[in-house]
Amino acid sequence: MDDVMVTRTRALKHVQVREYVRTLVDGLEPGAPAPSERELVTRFGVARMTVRQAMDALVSEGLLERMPGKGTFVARPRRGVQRPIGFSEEMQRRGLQPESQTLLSRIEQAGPGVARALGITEGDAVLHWRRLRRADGAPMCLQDSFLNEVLLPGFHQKHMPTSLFDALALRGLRPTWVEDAISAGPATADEAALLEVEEGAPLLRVARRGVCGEVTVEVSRSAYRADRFTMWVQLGEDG
Amino acid sequence: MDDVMVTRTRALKHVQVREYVRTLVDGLEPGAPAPSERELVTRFGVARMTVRQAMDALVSEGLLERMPGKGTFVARPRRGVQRPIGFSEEMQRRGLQPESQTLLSRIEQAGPGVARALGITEGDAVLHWRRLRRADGAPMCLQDSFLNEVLLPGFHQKHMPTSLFDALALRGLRPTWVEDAISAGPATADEAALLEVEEGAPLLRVARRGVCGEVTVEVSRSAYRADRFTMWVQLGEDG
DNA sequence: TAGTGGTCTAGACCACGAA
DNA sequence: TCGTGGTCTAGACCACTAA
Repeated sequence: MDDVMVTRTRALKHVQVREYVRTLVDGLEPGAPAPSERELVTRFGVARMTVRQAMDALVSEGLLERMPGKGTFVARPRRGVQRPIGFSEEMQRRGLQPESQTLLSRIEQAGPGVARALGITEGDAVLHWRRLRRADGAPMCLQDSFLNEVLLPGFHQKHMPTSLFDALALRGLRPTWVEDAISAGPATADEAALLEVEEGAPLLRVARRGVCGEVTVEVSRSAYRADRFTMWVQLGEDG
Repeated sequence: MDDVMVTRTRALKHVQVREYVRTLVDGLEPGAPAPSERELVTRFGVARMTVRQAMDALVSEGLLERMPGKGTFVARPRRGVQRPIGFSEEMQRRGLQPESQTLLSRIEQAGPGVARALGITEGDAVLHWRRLRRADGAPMCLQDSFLNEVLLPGFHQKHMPTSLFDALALRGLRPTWVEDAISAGPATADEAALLEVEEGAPLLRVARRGVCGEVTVEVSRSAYRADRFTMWVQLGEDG
């Protein structure tokens, strides 16, 4: 019992140093000097290796930058990796109110394309969820989502308010990595009717595979009204 | 002189250990055990901190995985960050032969949109390069590239065989980070004629800003034939 | 010359996992 | 119980930078 408390509450020294430096440096301009390693050694009464461990963490997370012979300084913020988001968050970022109208929600047998994308066998149970997605009340996107039923028992019983990503997050299955195939094409008659455009109007089509850990959680096909939606992607690191 | 030689050729111990482990582990299945830290200590006759420094590097590059109390093991390969590529490499990856027909290549005064994207002042000199890009001889894309003339003196004199990214790489200005705005829309009459499609046919439009270090090197507007081109993007980390 | 980060040693104790 | 990685010490010498 005591052990647990001690273990849980003991502040590791390198963590203490790390967080001290983090708060010191928070809000400073890039190029501002951080305390030197030996200064931290005397301040915390700790070995230099311990300080280096703390600083290593801050350097590798991109907060600090080492300049041999000169010192350690606040690094300029680096462009990070784009975190995958779903329709709801995408719209909220644009200041639009996402809405969702469920057109279909049922268990189906996976077809060949969906089965391959989900990494399951053709005919396995999948939850197929088709929604007309609006932004500020205007039709924006027609979206078919396919989920591996085995991973999400009872999932389709729940009422989904808006965000599939939020619902997956509650089960610890929010995709951390997605692969999109983006194309363009004319609207079919059905799509045109639902999205309230002319048949043949250009649509932006996105086929997505959403992966969490080692498993593909979601496969979706979305058709966006091209006159209302532009997709933003950032690729690469640093900058 | 001697110092230089010594400095250049001395193999740092942690590097020796790191590379030894890397070759040991190369090609092994994920989950295979790496040598223990104390084993490496005795093998190389170095301190444990030195071994840890070596292993830290391999862990943070995603090659190894530590399991406290168990050991260190080969990590499953993680999905990395997508490196930005240009049209030429994009086509080569698909097994297609990229070709380029320059329609226009001249110095212009930057318009408001291009100036803002390049981070320069309206009216500053930019190199405008308009190309019809083919894959295996078939029209694929109409591309306008705008380059900051100040960054690339004499650049437009050179004959560009195909790849702008390769040419920029030679000057150390290959974009390491890009931002794309992807939309769809109907082909104008001019676009239709060049791309050999009907007027109004759906095109996939990509507005790109290519950044290297702290500067925006390139801004481009591309219009792809939607019947021939699908764009692939991967977002997020790990998997 | 003094201060900085980079590297390295030869130990130590701890919590955890497997046998 | 024994081996593992996690943490930590109290020093050391080096190359580099700036005054």
